[in-house]
Amino acid sequence: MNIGDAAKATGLSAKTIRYYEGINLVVADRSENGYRNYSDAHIHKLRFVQRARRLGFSIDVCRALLSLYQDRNRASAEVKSIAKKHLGEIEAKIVELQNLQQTLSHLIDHCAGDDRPNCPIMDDLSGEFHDTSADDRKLH
Amino acid sequence: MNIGDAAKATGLSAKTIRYYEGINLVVADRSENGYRNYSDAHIHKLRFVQRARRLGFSIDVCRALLSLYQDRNRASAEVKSIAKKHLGEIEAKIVELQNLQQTLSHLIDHCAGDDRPNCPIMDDLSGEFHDTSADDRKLH
DNA sequence: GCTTGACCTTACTGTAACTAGAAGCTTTAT
DNA sequence: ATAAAGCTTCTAGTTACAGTAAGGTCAAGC
Repeated sequence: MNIGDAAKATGLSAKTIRYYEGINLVVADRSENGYRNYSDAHIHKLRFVQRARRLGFSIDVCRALLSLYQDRNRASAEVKSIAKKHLGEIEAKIVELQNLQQTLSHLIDHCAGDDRPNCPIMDDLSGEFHDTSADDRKLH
Repeated sequence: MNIGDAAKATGLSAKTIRYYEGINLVVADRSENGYRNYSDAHIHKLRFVQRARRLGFSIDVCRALLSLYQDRNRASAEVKSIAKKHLGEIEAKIVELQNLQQTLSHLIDHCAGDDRPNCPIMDDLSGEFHDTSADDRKLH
């Protein structure tokens, strides 16, 4: 199986597969003409990596998972621990983004969005706070 | 004001401030000895960028925001549109991460996490599905 | 005058995970 | 025979910096 077919079989691009070989993640055999040659076992590994990457695991973690995958004596506790750590990072990222979301949508809500220059978003960025968080109070 | 003081005044590192100058984002004056020299206006710009970056805007978008900031005739609609686009991207990322979170925590929940090799997380990555989504049904 | 230490300069490298492009083989199809 | 498709390696670009090296500048203390 040449790299093009491997790409089709795994959903990865040929470029990506070459890159994975470059970093010693999944190394193919070579045919006589120098072309990379992929066996079913290679394809299996590549698909494994593709799924792990889709779940957001870093390449380094994929490397560890791949080696656990090939370890008949692995403890599922080890896999679970890696996954849990990754889940924690994802959850932290979600919280971080949700904070940004709140701040941004608040600012957006209070921007007229017309042709005048006055803009609470700019005020916030420039450090002039107009305190829109209590804009329901009575002024004047 | 030298770069060290500018760093303290803005919360950015000197490295970052030099980088911003390198990409023509905020360019300082120079003293006779060749040191960068920051005025209040420079500090203000740097703080503007710092706040925008903290809100997750890319450097390129910061550049656009900075130029809008200095445009007395800007329309707040333009700022709002940039912010809205960014908010959309953040929200998309949140959804993506929440999907990962669901998948991962589901897999983690179904992994014994002991010293045996059997592991639904590995099964999922390798493409062997054991369908834990309906694991409350009676088997056997 | 000399040294020390803090601060500044430029320039180069490394990060993550690829993607794009160039120049040149090999294979396949016409 | 030739063109198209597919393969090879190599280099550079992406984002937003951080780390390090080698060296210039400045104020204080002896």
